[in-house]
Amino acid sequence: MAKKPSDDQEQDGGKIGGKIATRADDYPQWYQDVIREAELAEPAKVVKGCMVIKPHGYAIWEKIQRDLDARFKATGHRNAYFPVLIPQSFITKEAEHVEGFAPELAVVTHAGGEQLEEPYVVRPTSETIIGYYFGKWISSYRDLPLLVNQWANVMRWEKRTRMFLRTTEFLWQEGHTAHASHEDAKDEVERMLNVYGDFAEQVMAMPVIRGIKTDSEKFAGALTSMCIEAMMQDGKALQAGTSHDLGQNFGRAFDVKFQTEGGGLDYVWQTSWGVSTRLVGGLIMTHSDDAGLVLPPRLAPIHAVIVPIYRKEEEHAAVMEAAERIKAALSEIDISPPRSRYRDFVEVVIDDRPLRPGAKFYEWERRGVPVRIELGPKDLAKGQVCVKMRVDSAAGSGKEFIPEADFIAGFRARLDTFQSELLRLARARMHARMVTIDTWDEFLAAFSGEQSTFAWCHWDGTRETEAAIKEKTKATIRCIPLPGQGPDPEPGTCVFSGKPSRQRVLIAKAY
RNA sequence: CGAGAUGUGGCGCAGUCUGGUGAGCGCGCCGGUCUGGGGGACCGGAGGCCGCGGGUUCAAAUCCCGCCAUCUCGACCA
Repeated sequence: MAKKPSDDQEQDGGKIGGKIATRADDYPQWYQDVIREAELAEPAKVVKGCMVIKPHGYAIWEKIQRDLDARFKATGHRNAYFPVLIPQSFITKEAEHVEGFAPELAVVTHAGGEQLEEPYVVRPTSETIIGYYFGKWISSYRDLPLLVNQWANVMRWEKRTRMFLRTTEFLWQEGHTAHASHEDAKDEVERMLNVYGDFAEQVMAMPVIRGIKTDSEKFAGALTSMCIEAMMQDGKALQAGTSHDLGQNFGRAFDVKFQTEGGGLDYVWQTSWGVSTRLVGGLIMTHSDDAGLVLPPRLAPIHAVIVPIYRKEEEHAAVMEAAERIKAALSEIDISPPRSRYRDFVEVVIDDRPLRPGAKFYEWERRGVPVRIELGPKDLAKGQVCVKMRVDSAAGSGKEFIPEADFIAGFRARLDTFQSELLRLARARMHARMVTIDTWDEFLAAFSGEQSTFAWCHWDGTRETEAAIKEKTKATIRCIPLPGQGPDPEPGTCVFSGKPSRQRVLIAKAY
């Protein structure tokens, strides 16, 4: 209801495209703006709580998928696919599972113009139907371990949705495995957690804390859940991946028995683990800045954009010829990650649209292209290119002039440097904000209002204390850190109750 | 699901209180000329069932009722 229509426009003059709120002013708005302006996705207004993932956003997901899929294959898993509809009765077979998911199920009651005898639920996750099939496939210890993964969509009727972070329908992968012993299952849970952790850090350049969920935060139906937690720029935590030890819970519920080596009969030990399109949200909130999206090269659909600069038509022709030459040379460069099982090559776009160069600069920055090449007559004359990296300091300065041959020869190293620089910056941010807190007053101060941080605190281990902390501050115990992921275990007293504690846990507000 | 806000061209908004003048503005978009190393200027254009459905009225973007969606906050969650 601002009376001055020009107010907002003053701020960013005649900017092309929409505006992006600053992180300091309004972090949630900034997040929405980046998604819109980078053309990653938009809300599916015609379907409540769902989103349309646009090509640029989906391309990032495809890169995530490709790398993870290779990691799953490398650890012995194979892909399979199970139905999107699950008989309602399946969901109810595991007590905790049904309790956890019942409130958010979408149920199909009619099909083909008739009411169904038994309703189907749209899968919120597939433990139950996969458990059922595991029962049919497994009869002997020789059938174990059984290691499958599924790339799929799932649906959870969430009360409150946020683009990429929590939508009614989302894309993910869910690994499901069955083992002959609890030890084997536990190894699997930890193995896949490490796959996620390595992926987050090496590919997404997103540092994470690996840990174990408290009982009240664990997966519905699991014995224990492990997780990776990432810190967003506003100090809140994002659960970026989970890996669950399901024990024999689903084996019992679906009667998945096998003959042991010794001739006995036992229920299988199962695991499940997953990451989702939520990772894209994490990516945005880890690296992006007030100018828009920032992408690590390993996930960037486009690595470099060439903006031709010219005045006369002869110049245009010459510049375009050089641009094509550079594009061809760059496109040859293999930027596959070390030891990867897929090939990745540099993707280059030449932006020859009839716009002012400056307009193009802003646009490609918003989309998160790591490298910008400005190519004009002066550069051709000197055999050089003008390069600007998509770093946080951004706008105006930071242009390098490099001989063309050197630039091409050093391109892969340039991307690698950028990649590791993003990880370094994100790590620095996370560590700068991490605190150890020992008093309740300090704790309240750290989490007052919308504030959040990663706080290492002693906790007495009780559900009551956990609930009380959450009730009073909105902060939750994100995880009990694995060795090396937090402060070394030392006894202390609970930050809330003052009772004895064995080690510090990670507390933060969470997305 | 509770509270609040919002819904007008692709984006951002004004207009709504107090119903009636051709539904406007900035940016973007299309055509043209000059331009071109960080959001250029000028000229000429296109684009709207004013979220949806009812109602009141001679007349509704505007008033009333219902619904839907989005955003923020809360309870629940990847």
